[in-house]
Amino acid sequence: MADRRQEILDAALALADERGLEAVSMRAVAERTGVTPMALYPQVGSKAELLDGMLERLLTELVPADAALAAGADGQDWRVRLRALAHAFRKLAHGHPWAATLLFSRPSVTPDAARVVDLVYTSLLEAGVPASEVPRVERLVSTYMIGYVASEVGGRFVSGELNPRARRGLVAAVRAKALPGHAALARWLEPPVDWDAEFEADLDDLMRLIETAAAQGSQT
Amino acid sequence: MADRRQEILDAALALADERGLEAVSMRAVAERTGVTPMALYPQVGSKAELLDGMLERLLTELVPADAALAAGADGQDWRVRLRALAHAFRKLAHGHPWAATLLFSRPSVTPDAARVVDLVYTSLLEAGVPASEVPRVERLVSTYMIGYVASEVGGRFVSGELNPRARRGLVAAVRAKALPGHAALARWLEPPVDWDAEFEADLDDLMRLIETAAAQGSQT
DNA sequence: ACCTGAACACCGTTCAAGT
DNA sequence: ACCTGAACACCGTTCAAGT
Repeated sequence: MADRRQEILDAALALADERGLEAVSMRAVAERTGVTPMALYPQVGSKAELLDGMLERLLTELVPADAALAAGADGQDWRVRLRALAHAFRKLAHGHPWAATLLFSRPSVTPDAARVVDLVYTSLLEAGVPASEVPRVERLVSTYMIGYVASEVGGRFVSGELNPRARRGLVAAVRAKALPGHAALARWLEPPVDWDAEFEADLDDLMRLIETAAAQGSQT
Repeated sequence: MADRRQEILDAALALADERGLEAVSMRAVAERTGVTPMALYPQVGSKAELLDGMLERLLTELVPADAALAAGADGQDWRVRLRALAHAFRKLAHGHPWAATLLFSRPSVTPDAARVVDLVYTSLLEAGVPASEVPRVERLVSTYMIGYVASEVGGRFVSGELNPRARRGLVAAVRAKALPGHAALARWLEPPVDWDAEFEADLDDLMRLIETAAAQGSQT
């Protein structure tokens, strides 16, 4: 019966997944839990803490996946572990689009978040990144990763179809030579972007960034 | 008098800067403009479009700064232009903390946003990044940059003071060897982080990433 | 201890009515 | 064309009251 709180979080998660974050109101969560809105407060404190709880709960889904990775880590290269974690995180975010932007407002300091961060730490250490640089590089990599999926699910990355007004504006600006970069790249700015391939290519670049950080460190 | 819309956006901007994004309600904006809430609708369409308008307007503040940079670009290295843009953007975001997360939900396709993107395009081309790779690398860099400032103003990056419960949990996990990475890095995880210096170091890494992307391209 | 009902001070938006 | 007033269907949260 101490799991009243879990029931509430389950209801909130389900609501967010089904109808988006803005459908998660105290009133709606309460109704789904079969209780009065006010009955939520002793359990979750406030709406802000409810959102924290949802995030915390979601991150537990990410941990089993990479716990397995860590277990098989004896022979595993740090590269494959980091890539697997990146893909697991992106997949999780696609399944719960409400979570991505929320991640920018909370330090990753819950037990499960720390476990994920720890996995990145050990990978970076294995890669040879100097210990003094590891926390920064971890933040760099995870900032990129959260930002990428936030862009995908949030609407910053849209494949192709701009609204006609925006498209005409861009075309006009290019014609007027106000945008020389766009003009030079016209051939490569054709709409459909393969976001899976882009994520992969970005990971390649980040792996190289990590290797360079490792080399910089050992040379001093 | 066609500037009714601008008056409304001014009021919304001022409200967001002074009391945060959640203080920007149609009712509050209307009151500040000296008009009925319903009078806003013909001008801005809806609340979502009001937020779009605010963002669009904010980006015009970024453009003059780098227009100057582009003008002095004859002798300027792409590195100094990119760094200056990064700093201008970070400073702008610190002055308007409500804007950062909003950026993840809109394609950068307004005239002023395109001008900023164009500056990055020309810098990357000058750096020697293959044209086919430039749009992707631009998105990688700007995703990192928006993510960094969103983390700063949103609360993901907090210097030091965790709440006691969280801190105890972390310490316990480290003791229990559940977090080997944290344990190995203990010395480097002491609280006060210099976020200015971290941003600088990240920019160094990204410059190297760009140089590597340029070298990869020319070698094939 | 845990829950309820009513209330307070808000939201965004529709719609008919005024000028 | 532009604005208003009233209304609808919501919010998060406080507080006194019930068991």
